[in-house]
Parts: sequence; C-alpha cells; structure tokens
Amino acid sequence: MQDFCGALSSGTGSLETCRASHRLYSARPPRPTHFMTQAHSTLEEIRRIRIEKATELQKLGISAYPSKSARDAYAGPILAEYEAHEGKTVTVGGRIMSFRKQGGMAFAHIQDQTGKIQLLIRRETLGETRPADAAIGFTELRLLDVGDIVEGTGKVMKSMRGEISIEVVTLRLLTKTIRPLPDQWHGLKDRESILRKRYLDTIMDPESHRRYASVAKMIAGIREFLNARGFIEFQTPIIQAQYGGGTAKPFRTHVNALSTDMYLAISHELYLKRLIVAGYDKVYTIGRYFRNEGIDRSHHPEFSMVETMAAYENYEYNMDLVEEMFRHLAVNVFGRTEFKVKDQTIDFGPAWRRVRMVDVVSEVTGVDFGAMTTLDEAQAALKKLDVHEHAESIGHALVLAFEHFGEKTLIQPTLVYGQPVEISPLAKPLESDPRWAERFEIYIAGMECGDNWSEQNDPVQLLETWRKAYKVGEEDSGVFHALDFDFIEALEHGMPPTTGIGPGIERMAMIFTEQENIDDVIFFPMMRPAMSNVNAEIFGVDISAAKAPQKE
RNA sequence: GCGCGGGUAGCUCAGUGGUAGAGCAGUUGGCUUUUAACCAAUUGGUCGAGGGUUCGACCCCCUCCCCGCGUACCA
Repeated sequence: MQDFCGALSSGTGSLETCRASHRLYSARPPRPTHFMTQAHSTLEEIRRIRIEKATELQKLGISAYPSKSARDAYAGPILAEYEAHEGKTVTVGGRIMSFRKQGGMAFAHIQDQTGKIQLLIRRETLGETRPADAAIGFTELRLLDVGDIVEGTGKVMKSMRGEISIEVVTLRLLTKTIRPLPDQWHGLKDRESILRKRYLDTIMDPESHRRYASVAKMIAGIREFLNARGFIEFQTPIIQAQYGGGTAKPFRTHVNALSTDMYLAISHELYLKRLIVAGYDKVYTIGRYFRNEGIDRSHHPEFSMVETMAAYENYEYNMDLVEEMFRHLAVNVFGRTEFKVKDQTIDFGPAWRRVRMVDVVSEVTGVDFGAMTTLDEAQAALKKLDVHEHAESIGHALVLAFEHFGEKTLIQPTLVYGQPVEISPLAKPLESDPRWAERFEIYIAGMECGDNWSEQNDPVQLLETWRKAYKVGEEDSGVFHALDFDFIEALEHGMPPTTGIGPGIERMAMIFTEQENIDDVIFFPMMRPAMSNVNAEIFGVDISAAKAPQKE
C-alpha cells in the first residue's frame, strides 16, 4: 500500500487514483510481478513503476544500486578492432539506449563513453535469475528499462544481420533509472531543457558529448603548450578584496570569518604580476572570471581565461606565443587547421596578419586617425562616418570607428596592435609613438578573442594613470574600482619588463568546436532557477510562491 | 532594459472560440536474429501561472514566470 500511495504520490492530483488502488488491493492480493494496477503514463506513474521494479529486484536478491562493476571492455575498441576481440569473453557496461524483445530473444544497445554496442540476449544462454551472481534472468528482463545502466558479460560475436554484438551470459543491473530518457529518435530538442539538463543532451547526442570532451582536451592542450615553454601554473584568488585588472562590474560577496565585503575576480592579472615580482619569470593561471554584466551569445557572467605573464619580454613575444598556441591546439587537439565559423572558414595554418588599429580603420573607412592632431578633427571625422557617439579623445574616436567598422571585417586570425594609450591603462606606450600602446588584441571571425600588452611597470606612472581613471570612474557612479595600493606597493619593489596574454577559453572553444553560442561550450550555463510543475508535484515542493511576481 | 518568437502528455510535435490529438516512450498480451523491430490492446493532459471578455477560452485581452533570437549596455 505504502508503495502506491506513499510520499511519492503526495500530490493532490493523485488522490482519486490512490483510492482506486486501495480498493483493488482490498479486493485481491497484490500482484507485484505486473504493473497493471496503475499503468498510467504520467511521469509520476512511470517513476513509481520503475521504483517498484527496483523493489522487486531487491526482493529477488538483486541490488538495483550495487557499488561495483566488473567492466573490462569498451564498445569503441571492440567495434574498431572486431577481429582482435572475436570470440573473447568481455564485460561491457553502459546505459541501455534501446531494447527490442522478440520472444525468446532480445537485443539491446548499451552506450558507454566510447560508443554503442549491441547486446544479444538468448533465453537459453542467459538462463534464470541467479542472485549469487547478481545475474538477471530472461524472465526478469521486464524489470529493466531503457536508460538503466547495466553490464553484460559474454562472447564478442556477430549477429545474423552482421552487427558486432556481445552474446550475453551474465547480465547485471548497475543502476536503476527511474526517469525515462527523451525520445530515442529525436533526442532533446527544447532549448531550455538542453541548457538546464545538458546531461540528457549529451546522453542522447554523441556530437554534444564529444564537444564537451574536446573542450576539456583543449584546456589540457593549453597546459601542455605552456608547460613545454617553461611556464608554471599558479592558483590565484577568486575572492578578492580589490577587483583589479579591468573596469568590469563585479559580483560582491561577504566573507563571514573576516567580516569583510569582497568581490569575485574580474581578472587575475594583478596577481600574476605579483608572481613576476616574486621572481617567477613565466607564469600562468587558468582561472574563472566573473563579470556582472550582460549575457548574450558570446558573453557569460562566469567564464574562463588562460592568462600568462612572461618577464624579460614584450608584446612582440606574445604575438608569436599566441599564434603558436592556437596553431598547436588546432593541429594537436583537433587535427586540422581549418574551422568553420558563421559560414566563414578560419585557417590557423598561415602566418597571422599583424596590423595597427589605425591602419585597419583607414583601410575600411579611408579615414586616418593617426594623422589627426585635435579632438575636433576626430569628432568631425566620426560624424562623417555617421557615428554620433561622443569621443573624449582622438584615441576614443579611433576605437569607436574600429568597433563600428573594423572589427567585423577581421575574419582570419588577426593581431591588431597599437591601441590608444587612453584605453590601455595597464600597458606601456610604444617607444616609437607614445600615443599608442604596446598592446594587441586577437580577432578571429570578427570576434575579440584575447587582449595582450607589455605591462606598465613604472609604479609612478601607473599610480597617476589609475588616479585619473578613478576620478573618471567616480563621476561614472562608482563603476571603477578602488585603487589596489597593495599591488602598487609590489610594483614599487620592481617588476621586470613583462608581457601577458589573456585569451578567453570559451571563445577559443567556440571557434575550435565551431559553435556560435557560448552556452554550447559551457556545460552548466547560468540560468534563472526554475522548477517544472511536474517536478514540484513529485518532490512535494510548493512553487506557487516562486511563481508569484517578485519584482523589487 | 526594449522588440520579436516560443512554452500543449515523460520526449518530439500537430491543433481549433464549441467534448484536447498523433508518433515515440509506458502498461498488458504475442513473437528465438532485431536495427526508429513488428502485431494487438491500453493508460496518460491544472494546454507555463493568475486574472478578464464570452453561454462557452488551449485559442481573444491584461499581468506575471521561464527560454530563445535580435538590440542596447559592458574590457
């Protein structure tokens, strides 16, 4: 009785059906071997029936959740090298993706990390349930469902239709699943479900499964590349008292033990520079960055960067480093140099174009901001280009023109250097022309993929720049951060000439996996918390309060 | 923030101001070489939430929630 009307069906909707089953039960003894008492197809009922199946297995002496598997083989290698495996007894394990019972035979496909392989099950071969081995017999196959995780031991052979299969002698349940998989043919299509339950998407869609694995390999490739060049990896704090290294809006948090408000990192570069001061010449971190700003197809509030610092080098060293790193990843992780992004083919093979920002703009618009000497001149030029935003300086005007016209034309990997010093407070000015910074940005497929510069290591200069910026920031309603005097102090102890790169991991992953949406390279994208009605019912949660308007 | 599109069974999707549909999955029975197996029977719905108009609303109107796309903001 408890099984049918207990906590699981506490929702009011099932009251009537519960009563009905009570009547059934008082009329005749329960028949736990059939699930006809309440064979409805709501999720709640499907779930209940599957829990019952687990209970029934338990009664037969078979655990639905054993702790260990005897798996010693994988689908992929068996399929790839059939001859080497033919006739050998193996134990494969995985999730049941399909199940076809046909009288005294049954066929199932199970999926492991490497692929899908067919289990061929014969009544005579499988035999009866043997609790001592935790082996499920032919009659008890009905207690298994698509989605369950099982292991099968048997000989590698081919079915009559020629499909490589395992002729199962021993079938064990490893994990009973109590929710159904999505439609086995269509998979998961609803975008919201895909994002909230990416695990279902990766179960159903091998391409999606592979994609996330290749993002992980890419990150491993970055480490391999940098380690081979003498970089050492450090951890830097995510919770920071000052959020330096940029002008982004931070997330605020509170540290109870210190009774202090702190911030989630918007950047890690000030810490990497302290490491350079500390005497490590080549350092990097692969860290999390948090920016309390907009979300769109290429921005996510929580993202990753690989950030490096190399001492005794300037930005030109980094131009080579970045180019080599992308080529290394393309070739060694993805096995090719060409990638399709937004109908364009990006080629990492040839040497990258290196071009000054002023030259990009003059190529595209015919306007040479480098030749201008007054702000009025620059402002007039902007107007002529139909850009009606206010520029505070010639440099700002150049950046506006670049963002409007230049950026999107940079399809092939391009290093744009010579950014205006006004927008480069942490970079050194070019010795040849102090209006521009020793800085470059990476553009691929019209998207900014990283920012790099020769680090300003003159502590007096930097403090002055920061003070100016802070004033501007104050007027801008406190967006700019407080000065990090601890960092200035470290700099006053002397940081050798240093240069750093900071390509965004997700944007690299988007290019290498040919995705146009950042959510398709982030396994757990940020979502508003939500609970479906059916889950609220199942879990006994009252979501009416959550559904009420909650505007501030 | 604004604009547009979407939310119907566990999944994939139709649908119309007048009794909510299909396929898959589920349940029951049959079938000893299947491949989205097949055959037969069958269950399953607060149509995202709340309010309004109407004799009658899944459909029309309003508010809200969630998602997507576009746009804006943003090292």
